Amino acid sequence: MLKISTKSQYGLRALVYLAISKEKINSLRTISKKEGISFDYLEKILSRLEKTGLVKARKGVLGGYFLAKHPKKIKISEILKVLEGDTFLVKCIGADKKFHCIRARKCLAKNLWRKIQDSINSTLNSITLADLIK
Amino acid sequence: MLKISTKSQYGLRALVYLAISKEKINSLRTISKKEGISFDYLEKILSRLEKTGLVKARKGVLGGYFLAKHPKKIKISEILKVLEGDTFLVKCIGADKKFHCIRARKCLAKNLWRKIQDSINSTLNSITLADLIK
DNA sequence: TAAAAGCCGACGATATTTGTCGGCTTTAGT
DNA sequence: ACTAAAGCCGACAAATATCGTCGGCTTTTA
Ligand code: FES
Ligand code: FES
Repeated sequence: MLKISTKSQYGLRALVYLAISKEKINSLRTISKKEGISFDYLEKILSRLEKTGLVKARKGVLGGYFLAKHPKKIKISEILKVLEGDTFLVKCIGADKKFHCIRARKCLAKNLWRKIQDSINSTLNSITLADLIK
Repeated sequence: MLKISTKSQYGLRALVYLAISKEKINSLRTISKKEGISFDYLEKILSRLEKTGLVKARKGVLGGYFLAKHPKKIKISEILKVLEGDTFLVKCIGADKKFHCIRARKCLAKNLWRKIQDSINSTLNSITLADLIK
């Protein structure tokens, strides 16, 4: 249905929150409350962003999350790649080696999907987190 | 997951098939066989394309489907709109009057979704079925 | 040592997508 | 007129993906 999952929407909002926050560090509880996002769900999301190095976490009391790099250095494409998985519009043009479409040779539809994919990618690569907050 | 449904993929392939076919009219059975798409499923898809005026149908023996207009006159955006429904990346920027996001006023994420949406839309509006088959 | 925070894996609910089925109507050819 | 081939239609079933919850663990500071 060509839609962005709420996971990505939540993830992006959390990152924006961290980016504009006056605090050095923000706890999951704070973010989830302020943004109105399920605590447990957001935890999974931030945990994933942490594993891939977009945010860092500190455990214990007074712990929380903070951006791993300056917002200028965080491209939207990175974020979405982490949250949406290897995000290709259709399998036929995906990078999955195990999948090879038998129709690919003479398929005219494929070219369309690739064009759309390229258009999306170039948009995603040209925008950073910093671009959103000014 | 930002993916194109197989419904749209099938629909587009069927339209391409009709566009490049030497026959004036092609039956559902023929298309489904040649394209390797479930007969019953494709029926629903073509039926929907028929209702919205992209293809026309003739009933009875020797019946089938054919394009309602010249491929040059069929924009990809039209096709996808029919098949994917009112396709907005996220609810917050959708046209649904009943939905109004309480965060919209000061939400920075929204601007991103809109940019991506615009980029996709302009691509979809600039390509016609005819562009795919040459 | 207790409380606050993050970490992790399993699970369940819900929604969407994908597909199937049966019976109906229309049409061309015999 | 009859029949077979085709499209039309609505209900339903299966498969998959998304969304969210839960319980117990570890780490850290006061
Ligand atoms: S159907 Fe796979 S490349 Fe077109
Ligand atoms: S969350 Fe609805 S506009 Fe951003």
